[in-house]
Amino acid sequence: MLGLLLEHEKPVTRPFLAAASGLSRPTVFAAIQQLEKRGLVRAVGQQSGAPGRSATLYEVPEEAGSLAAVDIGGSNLRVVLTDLRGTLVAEQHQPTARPGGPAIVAQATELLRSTLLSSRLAAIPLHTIAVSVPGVLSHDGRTVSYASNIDQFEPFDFHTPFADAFHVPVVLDNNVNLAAMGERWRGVARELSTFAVVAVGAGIGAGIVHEGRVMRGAHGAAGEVAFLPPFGKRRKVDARAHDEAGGLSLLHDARSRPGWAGEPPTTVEDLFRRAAAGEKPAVALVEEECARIASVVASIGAIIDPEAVVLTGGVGDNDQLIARAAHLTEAMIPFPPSVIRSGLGDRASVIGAVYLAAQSARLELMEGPAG
Amino acid sequence: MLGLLLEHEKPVTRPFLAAASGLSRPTVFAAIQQLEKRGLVRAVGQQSGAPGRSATLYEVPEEAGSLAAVDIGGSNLRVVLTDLRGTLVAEQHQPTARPGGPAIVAQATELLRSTLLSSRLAAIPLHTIAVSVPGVLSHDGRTVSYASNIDQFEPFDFHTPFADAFHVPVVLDNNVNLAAMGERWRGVARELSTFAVVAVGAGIGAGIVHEGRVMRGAHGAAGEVAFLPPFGKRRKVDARAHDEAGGLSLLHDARSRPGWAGEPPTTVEDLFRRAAAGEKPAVALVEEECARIASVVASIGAIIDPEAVVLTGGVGDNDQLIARAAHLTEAMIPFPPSVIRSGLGDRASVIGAVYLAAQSARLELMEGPAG
DNA sequence: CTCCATTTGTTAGGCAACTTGCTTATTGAA
DNA sequence: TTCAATAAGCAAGTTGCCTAACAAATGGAG
Repeated sequence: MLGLLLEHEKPVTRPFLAAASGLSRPTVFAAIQQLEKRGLVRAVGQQSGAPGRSATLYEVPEEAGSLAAVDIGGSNLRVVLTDLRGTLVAEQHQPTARPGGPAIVAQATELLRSTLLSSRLAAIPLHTIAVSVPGVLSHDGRTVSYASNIDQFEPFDFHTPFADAFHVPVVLDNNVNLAAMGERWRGVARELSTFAVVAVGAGIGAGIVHEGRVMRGAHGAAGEVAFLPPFGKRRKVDARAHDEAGGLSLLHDARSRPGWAGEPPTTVEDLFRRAAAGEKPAVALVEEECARIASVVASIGAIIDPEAVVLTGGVGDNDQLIARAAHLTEAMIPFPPSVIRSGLGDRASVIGAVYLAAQSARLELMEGPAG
Repeated sequence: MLGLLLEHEKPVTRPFLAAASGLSRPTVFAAIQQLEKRGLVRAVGQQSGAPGRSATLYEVPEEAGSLAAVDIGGSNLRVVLTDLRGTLVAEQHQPTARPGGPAIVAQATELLRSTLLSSRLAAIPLHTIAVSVPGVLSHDGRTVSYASNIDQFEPFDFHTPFADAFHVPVVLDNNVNLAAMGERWRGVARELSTFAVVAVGAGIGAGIVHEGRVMRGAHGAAGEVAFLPPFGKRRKVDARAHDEAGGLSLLHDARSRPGWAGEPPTTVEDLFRRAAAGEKPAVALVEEECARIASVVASIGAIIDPEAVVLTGGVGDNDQLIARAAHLTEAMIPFPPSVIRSGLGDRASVIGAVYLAAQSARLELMEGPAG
């Protein structure tokens, strides 16, 4: 019942909920009464137009509680505040000031606090915080290892600082996994149950969803496509890196090559522009990158056979590259997935974190009467 | 309730069932009464030893119904008959006489009929038939395509012949997927929730299980590891082939190489024996095959990160090869799965089919009262 | 403006599935 | 032989849902 109410943007009527849930009207009416008593639901008007008595409209009001999502990326911190339904109320982002787990977490809690205070949600109880972290989560869901793109090389507890600062439930998950959940919730993977998000930036990493469930793997290393055989040893990789400025190693490669007309490119956009203009080293570099990406996509295709692969990240979020990589993939396997561009771009991970927070909050709220 | 009874080899008491199901004793007692009325459960004695009144033991009797599993392999047909619990009652196998779908299915129904008649289950109602088929299943679960290792190149309906001959529910699934389910149920993957079975025979194919669910993919092509980039175009592959005599292309490769001391090897065993003895072409060929397998295992590892990879098939079911492939895999990815040998060998697919039949029958039986 | 088909809102009663709590029947061991 | 322990069976009570019936409101037809 509560679940159905949370899923709908617009207010809904009780008869509608009865039809949608398969329960009888008396049952639904009783449930709504309970929820109203708990402050989780409120009548917000009448539905009119159709013949017959007009039905009362209900929704989960903003005052019922708020959710926070934090994305700790390699170069940007993002904070999103929403109501319990996941409807955006406030959003802020800023560059990460200093690297290293402790400093970044302090910066993140500070940004979250200030965003919260300056929003209209300040007086409303914060229900859950979801944090998108760059690295492999330990089994207890609190400690993060291999967070190399924030220069945090020791395992570090990202959970406690948030829990201590806000005294609410805190849930963590990996950057790329959350990007996948985000694309599934509000992005281009809305209709898909099995797909992969491949983030190409400083390194390359994939978040894979199988029948609606994120694949994690025995060591939390599912989707570590940087280690796929053909290219596994070729370059120093930052596993799962999802650097938003992105493309660092690609630009590094660029600098070490001869034949540029003038300066080597300093941004990914510049590189692609010069490739489109036919500048030889740019064309070669882009073609190599496309081949590498196509090889990863083909490998995922041969093993998972997903409905689609979503490309994103500083390098991956480029139409030219996506089209070329898709074309190369089609030549490699007989049942290629469709290769599509991210619908959420840089914000996929925070949006995924909002979804995670909403799910987590929902589970707790459903414990109570008339869940 | 019925589920719990079917899962236990030995008879169990009602208080035990109450504890295991979390229900109260009166509820369990009533359910057992219902099931006894339907003939699905029978009292078979008393439990004694402990202080206190002795409890009545119950089990699902053989007369409650039987299950049939058929494995249509490239070189062997296998039939297994069991009771509703999946306990083996009769097993037969014979070489496939003529290739091609129609002939093989006729041979299979005939073998099933004769096995059934000569077993003590002849008078007991057959409940479900599960068929393991070599190829990709269509979406309706009845028609099989790409069954190249039984020389069936057109899509062919494997469902109707069995349904018409026995007038009971028929369920189909792919060879390798069922091998994975078999290993999970009664083989080496009993404790695992995410793992892969890699069958190396005429071709190479994988059955992948993620959190207990078989991965199928958007085109039913999940696990088609023959198409993985480094080797995808190297050899003519029979997708998903799980040839029990196995290793055809490996032996073909052998024949086309120079330097053999005498005749080239004609069996996989011979090849491995001669490699162990240090014969140059054999050593080189085995090493190449191990590298190819390691590359597949590493790719699966990098994408899925399974707890283990089970090797099987005519070529894969060899300790020497498994050890070498495992070693090579460890050098390729930093979080290698354990590589283990099949626990069921050739019989994995039939055993998996028994499991499928048991699951399917269980679902139907649970529809009735006191499921 | 009135009536009416239609749909919402509410109340009453009932049923299925499961409980708890109690009594009775056995059983092994002191 | 008696007793603690456990199983078996019975009698309410609880929960979560349902159907059935009716009262209240509404837009449109006449």
